[in-house]
Amino acid sequence: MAWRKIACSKTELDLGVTLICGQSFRWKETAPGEWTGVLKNLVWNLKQSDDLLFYKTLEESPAASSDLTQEDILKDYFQLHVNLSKLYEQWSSDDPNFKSKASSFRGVRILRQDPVENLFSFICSSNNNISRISGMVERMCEEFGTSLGEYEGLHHYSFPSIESLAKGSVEQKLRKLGFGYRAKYINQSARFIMENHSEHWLHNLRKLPYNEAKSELMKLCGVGAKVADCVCLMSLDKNDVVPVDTHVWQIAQKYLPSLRSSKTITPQVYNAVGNHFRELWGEYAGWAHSVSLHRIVYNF
DNA sequence: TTTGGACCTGGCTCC
DNA sequence: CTCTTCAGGTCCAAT
Repeated sequence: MAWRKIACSKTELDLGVTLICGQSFRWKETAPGEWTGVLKNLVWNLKQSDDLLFYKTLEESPAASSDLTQEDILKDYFQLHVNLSKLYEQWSSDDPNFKSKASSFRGVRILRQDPVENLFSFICSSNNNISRISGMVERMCEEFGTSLGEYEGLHHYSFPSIESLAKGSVEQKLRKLGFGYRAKYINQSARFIMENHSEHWLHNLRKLPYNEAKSELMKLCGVGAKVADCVCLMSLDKNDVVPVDTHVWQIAQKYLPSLRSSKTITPQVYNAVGNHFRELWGEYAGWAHSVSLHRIVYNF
């Protein structure tokens, strides 16, 4: 199948960084400058030039998303309606630190992910590293997802349904797949959602205000403030949320001397740090956070 | 309300 | 090659 294209400048979207920086764990660079992954139950191939985003899929017509064209799916996933250059200008003008240290890393966007994939992937992220998380998520899809076919020698699977993760045998299977103590969190959270809500409940959290959505998420086992915030930001449309991880915490201490007395991230401290950056960066604070964090984690 | 430990695993550094 | 430490946290028990 031939490549199709969408107009999109590299300053608005840096594919490589955006796909690999630890938001989604399912994209792989299968050739130089070319990424393969699963989105809306389709296998996608993506690449870009300075002003075009190229895409093709394994299947022509998506059964599970027939109401959307493939172009619509990508525009939604990358949130291309958001003018990133304009936001960089705003963050640079409001925050000298962003301007001097982060503003040159162009095209880092927040993906609009599926809440189910987002939640269960990030339950895996606690006290863990990106490389291992990626392997775990891949094995989870292989074990509990459905096959989407083979593409250039690689098999691809859908992200498992909540129902399939709620079954009795899941914890033990995940343990064998190397999930450690997170195996229980995944199974218990899935079971809690199926027993108290429904498969679609997570999607509906998009309609709730931030605080309510977060508080609902934190009722799940293995979901604390940080994971809940990641889900709010990356799949529930709460663009101003800044998840406070160890990196953000380190940075925050430099600029908020009043917080230095705390040895650990207490709920109060967590909120103070999150609020600080939310006020500093504004409506899309979570996006600015991802730009800054990328720079920190990869030590550029 | 706050604090310190334990928790699975595998990649990493340093012997 | 073995050992220690640690990685984008969370839960639990004891203050």
